[in-house]
Amino acid sequence: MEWGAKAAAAAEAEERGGGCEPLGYVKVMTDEQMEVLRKQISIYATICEQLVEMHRALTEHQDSIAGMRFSNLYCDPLIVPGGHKITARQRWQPTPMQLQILENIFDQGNGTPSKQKIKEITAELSHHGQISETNVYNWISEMHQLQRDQMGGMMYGSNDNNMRTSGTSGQMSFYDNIMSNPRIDHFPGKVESSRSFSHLQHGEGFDMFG
Amino acid sequence: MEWGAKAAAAAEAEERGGGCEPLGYVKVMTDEQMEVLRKQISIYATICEQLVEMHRALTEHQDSIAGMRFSNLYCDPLIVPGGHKITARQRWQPTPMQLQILENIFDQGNGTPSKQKIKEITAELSHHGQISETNVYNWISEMHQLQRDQMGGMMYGSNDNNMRTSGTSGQMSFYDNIMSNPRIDHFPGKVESSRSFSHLQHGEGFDMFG
DNA sequence: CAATTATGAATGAAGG
DNA sequence: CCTTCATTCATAATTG
Repeated sequence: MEWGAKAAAAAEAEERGGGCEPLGYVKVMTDEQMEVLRKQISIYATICEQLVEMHRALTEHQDSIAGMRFSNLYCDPLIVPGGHKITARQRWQPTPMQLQILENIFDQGNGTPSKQKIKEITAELSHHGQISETNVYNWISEMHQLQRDQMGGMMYGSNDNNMRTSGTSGQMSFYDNIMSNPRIDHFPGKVESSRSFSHLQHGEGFDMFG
Repeated sequence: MEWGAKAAAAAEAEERGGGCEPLGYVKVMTDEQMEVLRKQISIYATICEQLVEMHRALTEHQDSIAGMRFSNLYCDPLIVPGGHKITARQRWQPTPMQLQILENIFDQGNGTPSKQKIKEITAELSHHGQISETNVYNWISEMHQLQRDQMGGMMYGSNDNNMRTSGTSGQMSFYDNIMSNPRIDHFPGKVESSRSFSHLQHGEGFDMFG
């Protein structure tokens, strides 16, 4: 089940629930409270920025960062000096010719090719367009996966929950992950209000100003 | 589908459809908006915490830190408002701290640790989150494999496309990524961070502090 | 153009 | 160890 669905459902229920009565379910904040909130957030923002600066200063001389793994963040060094613009990562796309060949290879069975085999295939396909061994590997893997999934679907009828349908079901971006696992228990320093948020960990609502 | 979108949409719909009294004097937030806010604040809190931890680690052994692999954060079982448990993710995810420690160990060379060594490492890492000896073993094995794959000259087809290789190529500091990509700048007016809220960035929607 | 789908890529785990 | 599987992430492609 996804987050949004539940939220939406709740909202709907509330809406149907009746007229203006739902006012009881609405949180109200005064301007002062809003201001307090804003300041608190600003504090966090400032801390983040300062830490960034500190870290930058610390690591300035280290020009070799051996192996950053960013699964969720773009790490393309394609940031334009001036505007911090991020150009889209280019994804490989099989040309029709490559696709044809790949399908032929796949249809011959023989499971997943060995590394050496992949090298050969890649060399062959590179005559028909940009391609890398990784692409070949991924494509074939994916085909096998699809095949498996389809088999499963056939066995269980059209109840193919396991298909690669709605890919958004379990997705959590970088920050979604952080959000789902907020650990602010031992935050050092004195952000005057970390206490104010501590109860949020227990999912008991947002009674900040209560 | 990201939960944020639905939540916001639901909130909007509710506002329009509800037709309740204006309430012009105070700010009104729906539960959904409140939830968004709550989580966004948690984001900052968590980011701050992690930055602090990272900074601490950096200053402790300033010389031996090769970099920061920032993969997904470990995701605890979610408790959804209402009491249900979202099925816990069964796959282990290293926390940033764990990753850093693991990387330190790996960068020290020494090949694959003995079983006893792994036990120790696991014990150490368990202070930073859920982990098992198998996880440690797998991770280190995987790193060696990555290293081998890189040696084999696998990729370099077109600038990206790695098969199980971590990009040693793009030199970009950890914070450059955090700061430039998720765009947690301009905090003053709105709080926004990840893609999840991208729709909110285009005006309307959740103009919380407008 | 926002929401959805399709699919390339990444990666933890299992098997041999 | 190395290979393969299975799941998840991220983005392009598409659709409405």
